[in-house]
Amino acid sequence: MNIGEVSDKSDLPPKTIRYYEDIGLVKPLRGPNGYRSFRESDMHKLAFLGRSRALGFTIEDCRNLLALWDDQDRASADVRAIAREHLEQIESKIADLNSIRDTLSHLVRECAGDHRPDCPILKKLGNFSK
Amino acid sequence: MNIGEVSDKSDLPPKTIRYYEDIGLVKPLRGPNGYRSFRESDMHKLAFLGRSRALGFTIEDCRNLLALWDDQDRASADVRAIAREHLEQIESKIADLNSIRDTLSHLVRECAGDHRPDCPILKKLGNFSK
DNA sequence: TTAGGGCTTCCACCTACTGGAAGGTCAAGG
DNA sequence: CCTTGACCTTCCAGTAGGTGGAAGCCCTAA
Repeated sequence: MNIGEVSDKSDLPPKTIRYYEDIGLVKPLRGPNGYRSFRESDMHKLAFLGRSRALGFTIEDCRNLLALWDDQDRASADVRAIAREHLEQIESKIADLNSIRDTLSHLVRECAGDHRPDCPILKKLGNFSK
Repeated sequence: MNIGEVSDKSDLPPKTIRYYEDIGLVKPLRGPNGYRSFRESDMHKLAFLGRSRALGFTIEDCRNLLALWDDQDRASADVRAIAREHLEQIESKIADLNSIRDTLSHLVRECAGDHRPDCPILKKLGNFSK
């Protein structure tokens, strides 16, 4: 399979696939013309990467998950540890964003949003009347 | 004021303050020794930047907000538009993260997390039994 | 044979900083 | 006067995770 076909099937841009090869996540073969030649297993890895990244795992997480995926003897606890830690980070991020959203939506509600120059949003950001 | 004092007061690292000067967000004076010399107004701008960034506004948002802050005649609607758009992005991000969290916590709950190799997390990421 | 599309590499750019090296400046203590 | 150490300066490089573009092969069909 050439990169274009893999790109279509895995729903990853060719640039990204090349990048993943650069950083050693996939190792496609090469044809005599220098083109990358992807096996089914490469395809599966790329699809795996696409799903992992969509779940917000970092590249390093993905690298570890892939290694565990390749390892028939790994304990599921290892995978679970990565996922749990990631889950905690996500929950903390959600909490941060919720707090930001509350502040921001409060400010937006308070702001008249008309032609007058008075604006509570800027007042709050400046934290003193101007 | 030297950069150290401003750093303490604004709670921004010196590196970040220099960076903000680099990209034109603040324009401190210079003393005869080449040291940056910050006025009160620079301090206020930096504090404004710190709070805006903490609310997740991008640097470009901050640049626009600062310009509006400096402009006595701006309409509050302009500020509100920036804040509203940012708010929408945050809400969309929260929705994404919530969905990711649901998927992930489901997977983590399903995973035995023991010494056995069977792992539903990897199965789901690979999307086929292996 | 030529036109097009696909493939290759390489280099630069993005956001928002951060780390570190090499060196100038300043105030206090000996 | 000299040293020490904190503080300041600039500049270069690197982070994550790609993306955009240029220059140049390769392959197929008309």
